[in-house]
Amino acid sequence: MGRQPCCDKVGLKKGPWTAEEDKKLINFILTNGHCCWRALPKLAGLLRCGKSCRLRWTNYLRPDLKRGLLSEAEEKLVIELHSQLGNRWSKIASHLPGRTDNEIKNHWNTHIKKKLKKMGIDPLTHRPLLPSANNELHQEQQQEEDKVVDEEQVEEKKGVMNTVDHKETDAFLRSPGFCVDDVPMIQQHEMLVPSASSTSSSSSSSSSSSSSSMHKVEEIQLPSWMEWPESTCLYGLDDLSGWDFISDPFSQCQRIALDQEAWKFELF
DNA sequence: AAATCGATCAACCGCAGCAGC
DNA sequence: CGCTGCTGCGGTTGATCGATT
Repeated sequence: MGRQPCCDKVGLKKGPWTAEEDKKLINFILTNGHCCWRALPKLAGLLRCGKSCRLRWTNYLRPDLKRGLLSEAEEKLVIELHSQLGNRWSKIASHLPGRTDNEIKNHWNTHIKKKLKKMGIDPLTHRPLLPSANNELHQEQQQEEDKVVDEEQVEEKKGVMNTVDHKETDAFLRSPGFCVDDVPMIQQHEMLVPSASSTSSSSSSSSSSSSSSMHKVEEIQLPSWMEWPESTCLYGLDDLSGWDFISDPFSQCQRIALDQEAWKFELF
């Protein structure tokens, strides 16, 4: 036996809400609260199903809602939370006061997804997209190709990055994990991070930290639950802050920023 | 000015989880 | 324990609007 529909759909209105309906719903909820969504439309004099009323209230009419686009900080938080929680929009929304799951879901699908793809990141896995994922090369061929790094691109990268250690950078750029579409893959031993005394500093202070305070990433104590990845993805430079951050699995614990100028990392 | 296209986002739908009986 | 009803969640749709041709 199938379940009954949430409401008797005959004679009920669907589609966009009118200002009049909004007014009725707001007035009713502000005076009576929403004890039972199923009964609410009748009591409020609305020809809508309870589900529709609930959605309208939670996604649009609630007085504590923030309107407008997500800020840069909110967007970053959404990306970070998504890497941990996946498509659990309500959980993600609970970390962003005044934002709804629907709003975040929409923003993810229309803005963030594109942004990440542009950066060479798979929005589903938060890992780098394979540069030739769509062609039909055999995996072995692909691996072989990955080893061959375009000399021009290497030179370009070298020009952009004023490295602390050119030998290391060279090794990095030529490493098998290096992804040609601006998504460098680096190994743990290739990372430099500030020593413990400077890890709590803000990103602004980091740029002034000297290279002598840097150390190899393997010296970091990771939480027991966290596994170090085989390779880690750095993704595109943030236009506003000038800082980059590493995706999964670091985001589960701490982000590591890349200062392109000095080619060093900072935990924050 | 009209037609077309793509982006956006409010709203809908179906399902799962939970509580009460 | 199983059934039923309610709520909330996540995926999807479709109306609308602005940009482009």
